[in-house]
Amino acid sequence: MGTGAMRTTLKITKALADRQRVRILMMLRSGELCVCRIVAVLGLAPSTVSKHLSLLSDAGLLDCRKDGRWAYYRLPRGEARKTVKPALKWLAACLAEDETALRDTRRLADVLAKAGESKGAGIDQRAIKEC
Amino acid sequence: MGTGAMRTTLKITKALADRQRVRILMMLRSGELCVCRIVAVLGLAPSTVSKHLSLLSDAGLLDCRKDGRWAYYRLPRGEARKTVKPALKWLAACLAEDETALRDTRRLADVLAKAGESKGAGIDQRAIKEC
DNA sequence: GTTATATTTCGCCACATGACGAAATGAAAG
DNA sequence: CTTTCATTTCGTCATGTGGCGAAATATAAC
Repeated sequence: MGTGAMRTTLKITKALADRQRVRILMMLRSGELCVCRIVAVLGLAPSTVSKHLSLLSDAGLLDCRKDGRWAYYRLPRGEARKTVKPALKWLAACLAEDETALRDTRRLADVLAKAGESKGAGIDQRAIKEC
Repeated sequence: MGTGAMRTTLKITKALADRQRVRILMMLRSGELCVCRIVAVLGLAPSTVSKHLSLLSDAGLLDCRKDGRWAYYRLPRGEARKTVKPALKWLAACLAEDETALRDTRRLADVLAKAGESKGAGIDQRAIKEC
C-alpha cells in the first residue's frame, strides 16, 4: 500500500487528540464494554459517545461487535495494524497513574457492579455480528 | 508530579494531530533547522510555521535555540521526557516510507544545497541562547 | 543611526470539531 | 403488532484551529 501512510497516521493522532476519546481507550484496557456503560462513566450524551466510538473505530483504534441491541467496543485484538498497538501502549504508559483515568476505572467498577446486581453481568454469545 | 498526566499527554497528541506539524517533526530527524528552511520546504507563511513550532515546543516535542537573528529548532536532545521520545519514534516508524515525508526530505536537501551555495552552510557557535 | 533580514505576535477569517437534543434505526419484550 | 430500549444519524450551535497579512521585535549589516 503505497498510499497514505500520512493519512492513516493522522487519523490515529487526531483520534488520540481528545480527552474523552483517550478516557474511552483507557477504560477499555480491561476489556470490552457496551456503549451504555461508557456513557455512564463519561457522563456525556449517548449520541456524543457514539460519535467518539465511531471515530476511534474508523482510525483502527477500536473494534466493535454487535450482540442484540447492544454494541460492544474493545481495543483491537491480536493482529491489529502494526501502527495501532504501539500507539495504545504509549498512551497507557503516559496515563498509567493519571487521576482521570484512575477515577474512571473506579467509576467503571461501580457502573458494572450496579449493572451486575440487576441483571447479571455475564455476556452470552449468541447472535454476534461484526460492524 | 501528581497533576496533569492527561493534560501533558493531550498536549502531545494534539501537537501530533496536524499534517504540517508532523512534516516538521519528520524533517527535523536529520538535525536542527532554522525557521526559514522549514518555511521553504512547507511553503507556508512564516507566521504560520512559527506558530506550529511554538506549539510543538510547548508540547515538549521540540527544543529551540537562538543564534543571532536565527531560531533553530530540533528534536529534544538526550533526556527528553520519557513520554516524548517514544512518541517521536512511533511517528517515524509510521511514516518511514511516507510519500510526503520523502518528498520533504528531498526538498529539504535542495533548500540546504541552495543555501550552501550562497553563504556556506556551516553553523558557527557564538551567542547561543536557549528559548 | 539607518536599513535589511529573521522571527514572532496580533487580528482576522474560513473551516473543523465536540457538544446537545430530536428523530431514525434495529432488535428484544410485551 | 406495538412498545421499549440501545444505539446511531442528523441538525444545530459554540468553540477551537489553521491559514494569511500587517505590524512589532530583534539582531546583523551598512
